[in-house]
Amino acid sequence: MQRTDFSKMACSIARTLDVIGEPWSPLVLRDVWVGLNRFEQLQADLGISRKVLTERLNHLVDQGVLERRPYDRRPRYEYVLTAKGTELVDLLMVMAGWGDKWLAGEAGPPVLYRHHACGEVSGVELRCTHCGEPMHANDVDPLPGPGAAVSA
Amino acid sequence: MQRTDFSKMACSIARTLDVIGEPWSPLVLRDVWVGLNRFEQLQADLGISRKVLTERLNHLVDQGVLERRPYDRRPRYEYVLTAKGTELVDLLMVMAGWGDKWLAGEAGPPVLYRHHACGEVSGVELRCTHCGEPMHANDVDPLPGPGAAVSA
DNA sequence: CAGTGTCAGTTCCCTGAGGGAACCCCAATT
DNA sequence: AATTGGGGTTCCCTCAGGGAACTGACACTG
Repeated sequence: MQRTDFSKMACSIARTLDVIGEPWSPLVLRDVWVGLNRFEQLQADLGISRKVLTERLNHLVDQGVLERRPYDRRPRYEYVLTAKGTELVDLLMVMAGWGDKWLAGEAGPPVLYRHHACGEVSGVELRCTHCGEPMHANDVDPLPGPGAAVSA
Repeated sequence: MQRTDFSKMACSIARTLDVIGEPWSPLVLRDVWVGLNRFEQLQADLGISRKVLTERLNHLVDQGVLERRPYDRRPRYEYVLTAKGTELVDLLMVMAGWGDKWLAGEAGPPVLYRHHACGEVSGVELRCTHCGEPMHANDVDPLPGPGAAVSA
């Protein structure tokens, strides 16, 4: 956990950060997503401290984002995405899209994504679940919801 | 910057984390988005250390995500989203959506978003920019792109 | 025009998380 | 019995975050 605990805030962004907001966590998730499922693989690929990797994996398992399961009769384990974790990958795809657009520079995107449905290399776009039109920062008004803190 | 510099990695997720991956940064962005533009407002709303808030704001300005501009003849400044920063809000909306679904619990979402186009309270969904079909974790294959590191 | 207030930071010290390297445990292999 | 290899622990050290006090620039007040 970071120095300040975000999980109690009445904000889904803060709460989500409490799950994957710690340093390295999104990169661990990315690696697991693309098939690096084991401790040694993750450590080697990321260059992360083994101590921190242990902490992150435990936290992600505790949060139900990853599942830890044995793959051998020896004490060997691999980490796989749960349904909850798989939906977090949406976040990674949006991050990748933003980074591709604003940070990739001359060299172009380091990774491309081929969409199964159409077979094309493409990216993601945000649309309203209700009407299907694009939905971005300036297309919405935030309103207090049922879980909002009732302040005095 | 975090202990480890992610900006050199050949990964748009890592590079994006280098911009907004530090603790508090996404919450600062959220606040600026909803209209808390000044230092004192941000500090009071988040309860963040003033020192860290200063660091985060400077970093976000350096990265071109926020713009710092005077709003008085006195030395008073406010922070507003640039185009680059406004597109980052997509990320926040996806985070909020995930948090609403998986972490909000009985109380329900703390914040709702009304979509201007249809007038409904709704959420975001990821779709392929090419074909318009849904695009999630298991709908894509990652491929090396032009900016990929050429490893031996 | 001294005194007060406000905003926007700075500076200080203290704690605790991250980095890095060495070490440990267990089971299978030789 | 010794070796290997995955999956962690343990250790120490440094540096980032928390918290509170302090500063500086300008405007307003009596």
